[in-house]
Amino acid sequence: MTVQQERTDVPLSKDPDVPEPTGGEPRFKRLSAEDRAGELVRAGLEVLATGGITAFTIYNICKKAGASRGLIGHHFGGKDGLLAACYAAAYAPLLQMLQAGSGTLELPDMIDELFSARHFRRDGLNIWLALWGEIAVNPALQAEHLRHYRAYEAAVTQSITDFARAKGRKVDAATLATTLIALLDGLWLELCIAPGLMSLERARHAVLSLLEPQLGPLP
Amino acid sequence: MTVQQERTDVPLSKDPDVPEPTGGEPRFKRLSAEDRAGELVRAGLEVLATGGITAFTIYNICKKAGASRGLIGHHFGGKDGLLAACYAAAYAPLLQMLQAGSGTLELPDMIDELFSARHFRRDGLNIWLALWGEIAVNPALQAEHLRHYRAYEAAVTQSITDFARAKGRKVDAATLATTLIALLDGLWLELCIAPGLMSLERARHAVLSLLEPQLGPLP
DNA sequence: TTTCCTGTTGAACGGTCATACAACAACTGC
DNA sequence: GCAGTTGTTGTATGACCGTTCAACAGGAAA
Repeated sequence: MTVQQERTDVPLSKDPDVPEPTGGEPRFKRLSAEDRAGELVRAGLEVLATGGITAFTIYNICKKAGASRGLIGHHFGGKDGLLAACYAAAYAPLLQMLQAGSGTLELPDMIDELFSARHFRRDGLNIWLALWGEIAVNPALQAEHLRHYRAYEAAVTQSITDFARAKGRKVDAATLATTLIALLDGLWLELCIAPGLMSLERARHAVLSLLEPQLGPLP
Repeated sequence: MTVQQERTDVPLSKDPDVPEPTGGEPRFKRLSAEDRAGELVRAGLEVLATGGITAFTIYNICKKAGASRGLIGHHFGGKDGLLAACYAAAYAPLLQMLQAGSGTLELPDMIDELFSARHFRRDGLNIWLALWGEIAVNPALQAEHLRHYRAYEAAVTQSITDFARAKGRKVDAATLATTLIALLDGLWLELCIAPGLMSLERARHAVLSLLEPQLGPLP
């Protein structure tokens, strides 16, 4: 498999005749531990979106973050630590959106938000594809996933429950939530691996065709 | 899970004092090109199911296949060639099932088959997770995927069209097929990354809750 | 048996991988 | 300014990676 890798690798001048290249230019920017960790996570997610899990290497990530290769070990203890942090960072926007404000998100608003251009984007969703493949075979990551997944499912179930009650409908909200989540995942998948055949509008229509027979028209 | 193939691994004696270890024991089994290729694909799929795409290495696959590391290059031109072959091999049973017999599969039979223990199994589905992550970022594999996906979608659409006509229902079969496929993928995904929360029965129920409002009761 | 075709081997090679770590330097508080 | 803290660097290391290829050997045909 050909993974071409432009090694830039500007070699530090080892020649004692030229100890310092130029004047006072600082050689690197010093960040707080928090900021640097954030930068590395951001770079890690970018790498996952671009090249999948096989491109998730210390070399690629540090190059993208413009940092030295030792930093991942220093801030996350190793590659696995960074991957876990990237996973949490990928889940955060979804959970944050679902628990927006103080209480539960209204179901129609939730649908709108899920199919906003902010969430339904290929580059962002590629990250999930890369992570799913790893979760399936990595028990530690799977355990971490389950924690987040339960929160996700609970929030969706709550939105469905509230909506059904307001409309006077009786549904099995938990089952419907599971089904909705599965459908969403499948639609995201199609957008990523068969782009051109899936679109935001088609996906939204698919979701409504699942929900409306059980919940009535969604505004 | 298939029984691991114990490598006999009789190390070649490098000592010139002992040129031949024993009698006529052949050092390796000679297979036809076709058979050997099949063995390598089988081993490749097993590796994907067990360790995901990151475990899909020449070393792992040849060890699992009980073959020498040079064989993948010889039979497939390289790792990419084997991956493409594994992808085709993973899709084959699905397409074969959908085109069983001469014509189209009846929709209820298709559902039954999809949720048979033969297809709805975690180890087999892990292979898809590993492949999806790669398809999303590998244009060559994505093109190959689109060819198979169209055949898959066409077969499902045909089954839905036939069923709807027989029941005198009017549906957008193509859209429903896309939605059904997405839901199936999502259900498979949940089985792989959140096992214990998903089961064959729950998945089957989810699919029926999508189809029956539009197609009437499925026997 | 001998010949020959071809599937098979495994060492060699150049490269990338994750990690450890000692030296270094940017900033902070003094 | 000056020291101390601590984030940062890059080399070293050993393991693993994919690919190549010359030599080898199984097995069928002559």
